[in-house]
Amino acid sequence: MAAQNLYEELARQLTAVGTVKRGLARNLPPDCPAGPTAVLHLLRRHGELRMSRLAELLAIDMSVTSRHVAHAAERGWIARAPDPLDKRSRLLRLTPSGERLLAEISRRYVDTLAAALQDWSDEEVGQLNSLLIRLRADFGDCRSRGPLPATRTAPA
Amino acid sequence: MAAQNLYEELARQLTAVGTVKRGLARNLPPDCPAGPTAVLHLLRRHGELRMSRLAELLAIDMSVTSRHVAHAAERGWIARAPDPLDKRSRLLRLTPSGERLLAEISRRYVDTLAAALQDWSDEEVGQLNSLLIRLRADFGDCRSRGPLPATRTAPA
DNA sequence: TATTGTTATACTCTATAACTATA
DNA sequence: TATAGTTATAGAGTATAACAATA
Repeated sequence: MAAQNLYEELARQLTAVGTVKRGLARNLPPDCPAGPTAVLHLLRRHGELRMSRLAELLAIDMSVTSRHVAHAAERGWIARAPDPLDKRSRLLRLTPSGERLLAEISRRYVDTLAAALQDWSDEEVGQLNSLLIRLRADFGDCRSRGPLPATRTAPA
Repeated sequence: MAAQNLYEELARQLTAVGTVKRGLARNLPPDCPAGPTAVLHLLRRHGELRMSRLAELLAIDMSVTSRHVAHAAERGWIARAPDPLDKRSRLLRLTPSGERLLAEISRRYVDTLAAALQDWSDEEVGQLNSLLIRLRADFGDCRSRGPLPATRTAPA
């Protein structure tokens, strides 16, 4: 349990990360904004997925996920095959065209970050990754457990 | 200079931070969205500011800053005094009402983060803060120096 | 009746461009 | 002429609610 000013600073820094995200997004192909890009990224990492699982991994509402997927599918980057186990669902996967696009996007991401973070060691980048992963995990747990479970700070 | 997969992971994690930001924003007063909140936060930290300097600190366009400031000023959280040195500018500062609102918002931020990050030590939160600050600084430097300055990776 | 996914609507954040007032 | 700031417009991301098809 950290000091109050550390939390305030963290809240500020988290909102300020948007600057970096916008900087990265500026390098994306004009046809493929950040939302659909994240979809491609997760399909490469996890293989075939259903909408509901993809939305869960993105941590955004399925309605939003549906639009990102539609955007990518209209351009041939994603294929939607019928799910033999449930006719309501479709199984999403990257097409070769989608794989090529994602490779190009990854290359641009890496170039941009490599240029910006010249002075960072592997260990430092890995440390930031680990902390961000843990942040998301703990924050997600907190939300799924409900607001303010009052575990230690006795409310009265 | 870190390995490629570390950069790809960082890009993914940065886009995914939005989940946490949205979680924090859900606890804001309905009248005060995240944009104006950041304005209040920076005015408390830096004291009296001009629009241009505030936009610089927020790292967003002045037109956007202007709208956030107008939102806060309309509700009495910010006062805009004429700048004696330049009649085009106004000096922005928190009002007592704005200070009270920000104190309440900070309290909610801290409560939420304290609940989510129960297992984090002071040092770990501080480490994440430091890395995020450094990330923004290096990324901003990179952008202000122009794209791909080619300092070490000789292009040909 | 419950669940998967889509679509319609609305809100927030941001950038670009046009504009006003002052330097 | 250049700069500080405002406003209009447009684009991206998200959430909620209503809906269709299937379990």
